[in-house]
Amino acid sequence: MDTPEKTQITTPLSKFEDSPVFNYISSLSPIKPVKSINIAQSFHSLSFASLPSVFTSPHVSSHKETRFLKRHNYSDLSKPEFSSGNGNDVCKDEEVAVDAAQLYGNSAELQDNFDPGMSIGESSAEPPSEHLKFAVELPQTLKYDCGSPDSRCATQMDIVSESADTSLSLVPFTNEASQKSSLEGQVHPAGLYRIESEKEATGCDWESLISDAADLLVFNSPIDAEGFKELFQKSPNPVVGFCTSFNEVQKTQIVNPFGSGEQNEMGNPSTRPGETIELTQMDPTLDNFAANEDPNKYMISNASKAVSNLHRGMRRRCLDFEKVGSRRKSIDDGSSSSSVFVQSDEKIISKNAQLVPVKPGQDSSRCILPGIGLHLNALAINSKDSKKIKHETFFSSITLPGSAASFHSRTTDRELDESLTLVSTERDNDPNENGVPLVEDCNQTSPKKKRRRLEGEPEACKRCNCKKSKCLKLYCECFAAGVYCIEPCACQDCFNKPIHEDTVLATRKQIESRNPLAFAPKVIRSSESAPEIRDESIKTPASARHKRGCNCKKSTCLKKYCECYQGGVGCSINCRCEGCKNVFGRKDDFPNSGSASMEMEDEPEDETEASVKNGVDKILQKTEIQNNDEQNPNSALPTTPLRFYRPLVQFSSKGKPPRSFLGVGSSSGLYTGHRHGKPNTLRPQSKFEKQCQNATDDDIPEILRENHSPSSGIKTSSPNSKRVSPPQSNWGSSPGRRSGRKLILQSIPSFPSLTPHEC
DNA sequence: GAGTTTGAAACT
DNA sequence: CAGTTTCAAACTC
Repeated sequence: MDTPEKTQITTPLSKFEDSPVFNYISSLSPIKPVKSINIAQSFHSLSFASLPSVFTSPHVSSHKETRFLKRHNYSDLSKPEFSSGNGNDVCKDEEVAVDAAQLYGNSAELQDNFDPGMSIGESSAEPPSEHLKFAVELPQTLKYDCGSPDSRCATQMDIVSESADTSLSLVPFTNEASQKSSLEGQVHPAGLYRIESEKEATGCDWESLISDAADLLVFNSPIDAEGFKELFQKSPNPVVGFCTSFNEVQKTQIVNPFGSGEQNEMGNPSTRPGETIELTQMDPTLDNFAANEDPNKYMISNASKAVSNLHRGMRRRCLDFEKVGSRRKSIDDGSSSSSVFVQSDEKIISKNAQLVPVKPGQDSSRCILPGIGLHLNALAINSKDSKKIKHETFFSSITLPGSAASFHSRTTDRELDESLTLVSTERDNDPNENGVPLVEDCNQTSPKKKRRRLEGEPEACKRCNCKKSKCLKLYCECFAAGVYCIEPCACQDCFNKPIHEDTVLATRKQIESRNPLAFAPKVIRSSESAPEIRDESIKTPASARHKRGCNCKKSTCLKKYCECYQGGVGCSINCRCEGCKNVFGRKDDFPNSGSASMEMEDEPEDETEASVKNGVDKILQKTEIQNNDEQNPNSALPTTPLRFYRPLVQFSSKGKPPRSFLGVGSSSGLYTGHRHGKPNTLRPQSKFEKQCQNATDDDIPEILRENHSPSSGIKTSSPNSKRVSPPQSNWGSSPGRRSGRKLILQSIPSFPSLTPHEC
């Protein structure tokens, strides 16, 4: 119900019970919530447990979401009931009221208490679909419910996802609400971002509120909280007093802070109560609620006032509403899509298909769908810098009506927690790379921009121009990056979209079967590599190398045709390039690349390096960013379904990996193809290396491990086979090396994972 | 913006 | 595994 869907879902119920708020509520009510304990718990969990979850992305898990949605609906129903004034009836019966408050989920009681005429009662009793009705009937309440930062998005999302019918019904209301409330509602696209950002911002509030048992209610303003407290204090029996007061308030106005407080206590903090609370908070007249005869009007007026006066609460609402209403579909799609990827639930997929427009013609739609959960673009943006993301989202929201904004925002929320910190720091380094540009990039449709992106920007926002591959081959950058194609892509007959998730996944699997590392980052580098690069001025640390190496013949590894150069890394033994002049490091220079030296064609070199240095620095920076992205899959990369986020692996040891170290790694042939045939005379794996490997096997990602075969360890003088060797024996068996390479590998985002993923 | 170049990916 | 083809990005004009 409440926004904190994810958190709620994730957080154990026990936590709620343990929470001071819960205890407090329990103590307050003489009546023990025996009836629907389960429901009550669910609510509690939803309301409180999730505080942290607020930040979490809605995508958390489709299953959970679905469950949550159901619960959520109940809570919503209950909330509306309260707000709608049914609560009055409920309040009449104190016990009932209490139960109802506690047990929003218990529809039976609610029905009894509620006026039969009221749709609310029915809705409450009825399944989610009916809830929808309820929502329709109680648009206002819904709106306000959205008010809670967490609950808003989540509830809306949930509602929408649960039943299209309901969502449809809801939409108009939301729209109305938004319209009535203020222009801000219109802002939505941006609003989504804001919402999330606000969530974060509010998150603090929530946390503080939650933490403060005394302030059981989620009142943002201390005044409200105090008033609420007073209500409790008034009656010897806090519960009763609360109910009575609540009744009054409800009669006067649904917005009643108290109700919100109750809900909070009950465990539905964020949902309706939260909204109402915000309004009240926003509106100085809150105290006057009772005076208001027409609750609805009052609410509306308050809302408008709040909007004008207090943008925050309104904004959220508006945003939420807009999301719900105008964007409901998109949201659903997005949510579903995300869930789809995560769970790869067929049902969800079907939903997505329905929801998502097949053809990306619509910018917003496209972005939204893919973006929501899966796409790197979104992820990348998000991951880059939470702050930046926020700003961007906000900004984008303002400037960009596109759904993309909303989409991004969601992604950001989800991943912020996980990846933001790491990524943000790295990306911050490069101003150009920062999120703002990224956002723009995403919006950008022209190929030019795309190029720009490729040049400097991280891969997060890939744009392809595929015409024949249907974006289902590695030719497609988007597909190769594990992200869905988005609007900016100029691809034709694109199948790399959430709608075609099944196809995408199947294709991926197929490709992976051929080459397990196909979706692994091409450039592997250690976190520390960047500094090294700078130190050396040009050459990249040995630790950072292209996994397979390049095969350049004419570009001399000085153009982006060269993947090594493009990745900002030096060529390595793995490279079969001819006339390598890679400014980031020539194959010859590669440490421990005795074979390399043998192989290499030597080149003159210094001149190139010197000449290029200046330009290189920028490239290096960019590359660093990219590499970082790659390293931190969590942060930016993976969007497609298969991808899962690996925990970022960083070198425990700060020390740069020694070049020799690198050399070892490189030679090891992690990337080397299967070609075992040519043993590298120079570099057979030393026992030492093997030992190292064994020591670090644990750290190495499975994918890498797979590739890593003992045989592979030897880098052949022959050019690297492009095709990565299929997974071979496990690392354990094979000798491992503890080289930085290993670490690097870990950092590499695993691709194919079944877990969910990000535009 | 169109055409060329390039090298990876895919295919045989 | 090598050779060839396909493909799309990178590049040039």
